[in-house]
Amino acid sequence: MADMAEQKKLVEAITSMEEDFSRWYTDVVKKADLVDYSSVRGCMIIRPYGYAIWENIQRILDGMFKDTGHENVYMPLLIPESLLNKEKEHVEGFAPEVAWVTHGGSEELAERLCIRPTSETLFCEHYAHIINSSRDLPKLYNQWCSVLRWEKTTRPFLRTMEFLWQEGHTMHETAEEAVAETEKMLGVYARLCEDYLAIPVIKGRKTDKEKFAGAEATYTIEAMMHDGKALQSGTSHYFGDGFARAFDIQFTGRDNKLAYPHQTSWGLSTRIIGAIIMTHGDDNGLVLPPAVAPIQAIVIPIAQHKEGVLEKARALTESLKTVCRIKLDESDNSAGWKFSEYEMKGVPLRIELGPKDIEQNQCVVVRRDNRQKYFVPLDELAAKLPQILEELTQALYDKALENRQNRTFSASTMDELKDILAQGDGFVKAMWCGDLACEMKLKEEAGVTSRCMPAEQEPISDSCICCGKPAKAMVVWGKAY
RNA sequence: CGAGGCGUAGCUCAGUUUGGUAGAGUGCUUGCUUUGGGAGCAAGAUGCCGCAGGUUCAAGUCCUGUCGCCUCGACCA
Repeated sequence: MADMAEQKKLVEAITSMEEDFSRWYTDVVKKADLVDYSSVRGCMIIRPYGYAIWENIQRILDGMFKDTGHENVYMPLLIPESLLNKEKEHVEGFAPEVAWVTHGGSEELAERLCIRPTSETLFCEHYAHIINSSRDLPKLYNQWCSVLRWEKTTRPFLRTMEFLWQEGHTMHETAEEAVAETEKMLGVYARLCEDYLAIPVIKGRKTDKEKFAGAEATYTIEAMMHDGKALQSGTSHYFGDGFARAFDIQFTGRDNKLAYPHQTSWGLSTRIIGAIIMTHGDDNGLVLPPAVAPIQAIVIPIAQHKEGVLEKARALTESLKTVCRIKLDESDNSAGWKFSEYEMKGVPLRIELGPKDIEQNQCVVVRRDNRQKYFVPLDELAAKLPQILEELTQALYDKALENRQNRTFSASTMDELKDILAQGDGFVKAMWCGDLACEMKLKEEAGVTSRCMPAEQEPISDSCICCGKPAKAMVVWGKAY
């Protein structure tokens, strides 16, 4: 049982969420050894513990990509200016934040090269070479890489200039097929978030104002963070044949006529780690969903200098290696120090093994999320650990969902919407006519942007919350990271 | 890019108002005692005071410039 004195000590290391959510976030990111700042503004060093989380996400997601028939490729880092310029809306959207390579050694380049902010143009150039017939379709490519965007304000994971992600780029014979792919991959992202990361998401479509530069439609999964703000956690775009026309990608169809293929792209970045932190974390630090936790259980020997304790702990750890990702901390830090350390790092389970336990042939398992203690006989541990991990994942999901539900409201007038937001950040469902002007007005007057038009529409009224004209869709509004 | 704040030991910061020997806590190293919620004692090592100019007998401190970081806006995955 945790008493007040212990709680207090931990609060000294990490600013409480209540007091300052931004500082809490920065503290957690640093205390949990996820990142370090680098000498380049806006670029972060992802440390082993943080990178291990990304590797776990990669492994899960890459498996899902393979299961849905995708292949990995690698495209160049540099894009010639002329190539980037081929699709007008795309270049206009990205131009303000691209970095340029102008020199090779001491010589100025005849044509400057941009460092990829995203790789649509490179994939298109390649597809133009390799797609000739309907037999060449679909092309289902993905790449894991980093991209660079010259951001003005940055925060670890949430917005850095360089960030790691995957970008899928696919080409299809028909529009229907491409739309289905767009939705399928959004579903893959939603499954990653909900089943593995324990983050409930809302699937929906972006308004024209919020959609990707050059896309016909952008789909998104939106998650609510602990403080009520939204985080766009993955996007999937349907391009129609716009890029295909701009890049002259044509194929001979089954009817022996030339046609333009239909395209999609979809991406998920290290930002998702920010979502994990801000969805599950608490005042004692990080709380990791077991599926991506680098260490799922940490064994802490108690009074490890005593005869036999360390040996027993080593044997126990070794015997559970095939059950979960488990580690023994036999450093000479005090047991209390270790408790705090692994709590800050969000390790889902702690296994305490001391002289008293050894006498009774048992150990104490403590859950990170609620500190619940289980006294488990050693020979039942292998069966019990996966079960507790599963319960913990479910509890994380339920808690996150509860937070979202508690902070989600409906409004049918602007005053109502403003009153709700005055109480604190959250999602507000409201009807919208489809006009940009109304969207802008909500931003201006209430400080919220449209997060998405959920796939599951629940009409609140039939008129726009802003102008009163007939409504086209229910929109989830909120403040975003 | 606008407004504000901050750059001093690995980290967090005091010292700057009023110029005069470079400081604390924590961490690190060594030893002993401890160990079921961030242990105690002792000894030790650690500094281009962000960088560049200037004023001065003397600059961490004053002046000018510059770079970087943080927070809040605007912009964005």
